Amino acid sequence: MRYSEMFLPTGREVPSDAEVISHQLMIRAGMIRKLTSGIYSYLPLGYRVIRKLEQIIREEMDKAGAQEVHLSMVQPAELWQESGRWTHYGKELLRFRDRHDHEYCLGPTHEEVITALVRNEIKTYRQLPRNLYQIQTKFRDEVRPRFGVMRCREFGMKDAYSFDVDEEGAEKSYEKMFAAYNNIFRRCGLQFRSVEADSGSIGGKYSHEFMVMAESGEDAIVFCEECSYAANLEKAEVACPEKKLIFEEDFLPLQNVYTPEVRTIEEVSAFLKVKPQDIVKTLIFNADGKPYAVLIGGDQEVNEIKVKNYLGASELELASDEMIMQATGAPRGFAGPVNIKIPILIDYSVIDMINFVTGANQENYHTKNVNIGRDFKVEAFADFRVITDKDKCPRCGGSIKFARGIEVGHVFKLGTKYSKAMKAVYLDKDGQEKIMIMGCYGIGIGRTVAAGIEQNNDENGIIWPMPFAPFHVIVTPVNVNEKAVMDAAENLYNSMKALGIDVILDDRDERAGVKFKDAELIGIPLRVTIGQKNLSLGNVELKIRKTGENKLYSLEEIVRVIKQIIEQELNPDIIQP
RNA sequence: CGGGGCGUAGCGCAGCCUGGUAGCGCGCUUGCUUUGGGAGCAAGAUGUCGAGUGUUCAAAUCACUCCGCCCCGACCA
Repeated sequence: MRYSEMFLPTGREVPSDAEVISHQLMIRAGMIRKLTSGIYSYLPLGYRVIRKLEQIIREEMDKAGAQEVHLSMVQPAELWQESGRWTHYGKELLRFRDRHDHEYCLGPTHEEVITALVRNEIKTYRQLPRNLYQIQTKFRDEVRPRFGVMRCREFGMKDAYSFDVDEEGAEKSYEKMFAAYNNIFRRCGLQFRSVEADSGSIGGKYSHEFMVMAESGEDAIVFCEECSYAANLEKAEVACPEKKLIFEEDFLPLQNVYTPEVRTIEEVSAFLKVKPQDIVKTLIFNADGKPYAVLIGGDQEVNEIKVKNYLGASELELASDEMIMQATGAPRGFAGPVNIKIPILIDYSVIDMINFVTGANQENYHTKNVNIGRDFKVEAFADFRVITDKDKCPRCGGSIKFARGIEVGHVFKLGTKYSKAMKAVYLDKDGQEKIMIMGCYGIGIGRTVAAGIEQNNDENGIIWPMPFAPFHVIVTPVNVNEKAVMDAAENLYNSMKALGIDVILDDRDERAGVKFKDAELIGIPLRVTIGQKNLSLGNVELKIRKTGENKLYSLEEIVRVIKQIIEQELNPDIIQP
């Protein structure tokens, strides 16, 4: 490719609406342009990077035994009604009607379509297992798109779906994908971690997210320093503490105290002169319209996902003022477990507490010396809170650490959630009808590219890892008007092209500084600079973008050196599953 | 959906408070000089000032309505 012919508008100014570095650099490097909120066009340079990533993904997916398909983005409402998600998916699902007034949606994911396809075509255990994948555009009508292509509405995704005859097979399919994902992200040269995660609205029992480590990441993750445990903060388990012996003789009599306008933990703590950890928060939740009280230590946070999962609720939110009033008989800020009429869920953090303070279910009153068992009945003890840095690893008891990451991949064990609802069945050896066991596996394409930039940049721009790089090499003749220089540049360019090296020739009649700045901004890993002085001695310069290292090579050896560096960086040791 | 901010040339911004001929930097065009780290000089081109309505002799500027975009929150794979 000749730079002078390429549609590659680079920019010096940081766009005012770009917050994170990857977004700024993708715009400055001429990779993307915004069309409207959360919707982007990819320019040639950006699309080259996308295709490089897709190629790696295809190779690894194929190697793992998956087959590529291409499903429709427009999906009929009937399928979503069958799975039950037409009513449950919410506003992220963009729905519309055609001229015949039939309802459709733009696919935010493809479980319904693939299940419908497979159930019609696969009839027997002999045709299983199967793993089908596609790389395709998804549309999710995000409430608030942000960070460029990192969280946008229309985006490319690789999604794969596995179908197995039994749990054992499904487990194998999952492990294969898990290994393939490790290979993909390792080949991309990314620092990443797989973590246990919540399954969200896709459903299923169990899932892992692949997180690219980055300070700007939207997800908080927890990992153990001693064992391999790693989890999304929202999923991270908190171990049940060993129960201490509690003696009823120690229980003090209940006492209501007047606490005017004292509502929050800080206020109660200050007013009653007790530590937050001696207070128990009573939060009222609305789970699918029914109120529940959740009790938790005053210094802890409720993890709503844990509550939601425990109750099996499809919607969970903090109760409205009216619901609180109805459930507790008092306004917000004075709820407590004593004499309350709704089910009480207790977090492990409260399990050992005695004589604690709670709201009194009466405006401007709190109750002291509340005790579990004596003063109220418990529906359930469980883990309902957000893990903190004071907690230990739930698996091995080791120290835990927190980090931030960008979710670039997610693997799910779906079980029979879709195959059952949509009747994807097969006949087993005995002629018995059985439900297929499914798994699904996604990788955000654009997001992975953005994550790659988040991890690889400096004050001059992007530093592409070789596997991602839109071009491996840029040949920069310092002055295109000097014939010898330009001839040498053309020769080098042509011989590298002939060897299958992705090379771009910066044949623009620009000053050297401009070309250097652009080459660095767009992050080409290797730059060959050809100047008259060095050339007259038969030499050219090779500059490594990543290290800044700058070395002279003779015209005879330069191509071989470049070829070697590229091959080395494209094939890091891949650990096979 | 709640809170905040912004909308003026391709990009980044000033002008608005206090109404009176549309500005700056970068980029772009042409010429000359320069030529290994975002060059210098000179001459240019480019705007329904987000849209509509109103107030006024006069609106980028004031008022109202709408639209778009960004940030924080809620929500979310």
